[in-house]
Amino acid sequence: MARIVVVEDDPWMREELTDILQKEGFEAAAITQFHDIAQQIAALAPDLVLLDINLPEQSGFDICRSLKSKGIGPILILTSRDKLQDELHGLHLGADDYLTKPCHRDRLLARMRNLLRRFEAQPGLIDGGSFSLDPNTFTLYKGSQSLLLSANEGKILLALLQNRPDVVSKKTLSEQLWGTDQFIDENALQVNLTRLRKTLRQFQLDNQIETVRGLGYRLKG
Amino acid sequence: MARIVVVEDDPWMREELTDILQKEGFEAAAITQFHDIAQQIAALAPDLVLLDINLPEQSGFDICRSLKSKGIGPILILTSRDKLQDELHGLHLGADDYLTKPCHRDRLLARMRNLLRRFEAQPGLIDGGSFSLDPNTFTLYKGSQSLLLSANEGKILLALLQNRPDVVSKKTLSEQLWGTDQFIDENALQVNLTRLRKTLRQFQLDNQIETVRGLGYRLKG
DNA sequence: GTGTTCCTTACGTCATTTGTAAGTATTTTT
DNA sequence: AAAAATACTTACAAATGACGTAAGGAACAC
Repeated sequence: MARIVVVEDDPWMREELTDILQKEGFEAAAITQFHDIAQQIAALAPDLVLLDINLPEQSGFDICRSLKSKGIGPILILTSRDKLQDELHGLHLGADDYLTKPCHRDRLLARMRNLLRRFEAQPGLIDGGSFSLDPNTFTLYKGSQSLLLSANEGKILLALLQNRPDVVSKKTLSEQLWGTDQFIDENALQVNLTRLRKTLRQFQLDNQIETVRGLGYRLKG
Repeated sequence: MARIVVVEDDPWMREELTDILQKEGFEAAAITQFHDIAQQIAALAPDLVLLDINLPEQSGFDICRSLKSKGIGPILILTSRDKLQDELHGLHLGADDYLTKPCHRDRLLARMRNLLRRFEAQPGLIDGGSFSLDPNTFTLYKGSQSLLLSANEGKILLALLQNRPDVVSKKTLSEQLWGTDQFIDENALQVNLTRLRKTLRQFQLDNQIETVRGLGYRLKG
């Protein structure tokens, strides 16, 4: 079963969270020493991290960034501040979803399951016809060439590949990129699509992504 | 046979080079339009690039950087300026070796073969005992985790893995990193080793690299 | 032809990579 | 034990890449 790490300084809350998780069959571990948190988490190689933002020593934001740079799995931010600003900040630092405390058990579990599904390690390469994509590292292969896509490029291309040749809505893409469908910046998605197309062009992959006006995008083939 | 792209603005020299290459059985192509060179080269997906530094429109240095960022193969810089400064500059921008013109046919071919050997696409993952390395993308795998190493970290680890458990000399490592064993900065190698060790430690791979005083380094196991 | 939707380009900010430099630690030699 | 050689670490700065934002242009629909 999936291994979850809980980072929460309030002992009560921590206990309650690990309790809930264990009853649901997750393998739950909690961080109790609040220095070098990122390293501790990495050592546990978790499948998902529940991360509180208000921590005694480091900021949860820093930890978030640090974990992401180590390629460590989905991060679900828990925050008692219900200030929108902070949450968005968190997402931009690499968190994959967020929840404000207090939150209902089922809501938490649903979000977690959603994230776990999204981040499930995909075996092997995904075939894209004239190219392939490693869905875990976002490495693009074509013939003997290979190229590492940026995180955003990879996420978009992966979403398109998984639904090929169907249209993928902008909402879905936003979710893949920023973990939520709300507060999306239409234009940011545009720009990232332009960038992906440009990168693909450098790989002699022209006109792969088709625009479906009013709906979204789809991969040809 | 290997596909070589020649970038050289002097028509005579160009002709001579492609001639030599074809007689040796290489598939040689030459760039004759000197704008958007990097893109032209990318479109040819070469196994090796012979790149002159003195070019009419762009600087060879820029092209070099651009090609490297696209993950394009080994670059051998040809330069008529025999100023040491420039050559070193080129290597630091990602070139893999350099030669000053004029140079002897055999010398050129030897260097090319050396580079081609070094950059030969390696199939599959290299097993490192408690971890694996994708030698093409420098992705490090351990269990379900994966992490992209930086270029320097990857080159060092690859060299160590390929010679495991033998000692790899600093000279050899310098060659892997900067394409030449001369003019190495001892300390730069040190620093890169420290960085690799630190990265490995974050992956719970402690004490993998052993120092052999006066000789070099080796991987345990 | 007017408005909506989509695309592109330029810009600023932040993080990462990397060589350099300077100092510290460790081992070997004398 | 002191000195010298070798190895290690940390801090700094420059260069690069990633990415959201903003602003304007292009394509399409009606």
